[in-house]
Amino acid sequence: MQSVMAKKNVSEILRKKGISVTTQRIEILKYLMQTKTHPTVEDIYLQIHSTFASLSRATVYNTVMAFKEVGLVQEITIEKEKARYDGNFEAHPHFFCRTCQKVYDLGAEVKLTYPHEKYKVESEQIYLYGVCEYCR
Amino acid sequence: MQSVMAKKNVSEILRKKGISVTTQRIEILKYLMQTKTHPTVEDIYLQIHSTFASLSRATVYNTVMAFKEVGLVQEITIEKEKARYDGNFEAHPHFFCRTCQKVYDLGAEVKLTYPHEKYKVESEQIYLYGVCEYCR
DNA sequence: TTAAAAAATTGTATTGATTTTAAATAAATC
DNA sequence: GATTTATTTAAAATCAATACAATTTTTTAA
Repeated sequence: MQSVMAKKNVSEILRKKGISVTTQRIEILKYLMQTKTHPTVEDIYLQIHSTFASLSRATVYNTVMAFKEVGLVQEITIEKEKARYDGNFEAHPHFFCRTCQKVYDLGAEVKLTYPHEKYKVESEQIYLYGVCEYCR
Repeated sequence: MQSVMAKKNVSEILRKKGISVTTQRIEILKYLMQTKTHPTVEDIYLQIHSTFASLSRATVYNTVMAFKEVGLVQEITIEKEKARYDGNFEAHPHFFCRTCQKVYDLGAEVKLTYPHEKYKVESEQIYLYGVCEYCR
């Protein structure tokens, strides 16, 4: 059992989503699926660029945009400075620690109910702000 | 009974919050308290600049930041492109229409519950995305 | 396969929101 | 009212994000 997803499986995911399969996309998706740090574009770029020197930032921007459009990642705008990307596309709340600036996943214990007819809701984002357990 | 808040009342609010009272701050707070459009810094600047020509964008940035720190406005990061500001500081959900790009207030029909001990939650933002009743 | 067509990648230039700076002005304090 | 402190201003700088055009890679279809 291996913790990182095989290249073949990741390619298959891209193919099923109907977008072209490229080395860059495979590397970025592998990274996003395996990390829980909610990386920014710069984080993704620095990480993958370290072993894949030809990667450009523009590609990371294009790629996360493409992934977002086909539902492979969700964009987290919990901070106004820069967007973060979460490889877990299932709706779940996030917590931002104002001390360490980290973003944590929260689970099903946070519940949102909205019996709404006026608006057609397609997606949701729940952001909580405060201090995490390690920074208290 | 007047719909716009008197200068005197607005000054009093600033004084109570412990921040200096300036004409710029009075005008910006009056505008934020009376509008429901969730304006960006540019929106605020254009609106107030039209009758108060010396106002600069930097002041609007400084002011919304100061207001945020003392709890007079909340910052809405429902879009990654730019922050919006809401003069209603009470926690309430927002809806973003991907067609008209407007931000709507939602009320108590959206409920969030989080029995959390690990994190000290100080504030929350709930963002829903989709299509509003007028754009359907 | 292979060649043509379509799409993605790259580095650079550009945009646009926000921050910084330093001088001028206004507000708060004594 | 004079002095101290904070705010405002316009300009310059920063930084995330987008646009662009040339090149390379992937996909398509024979």
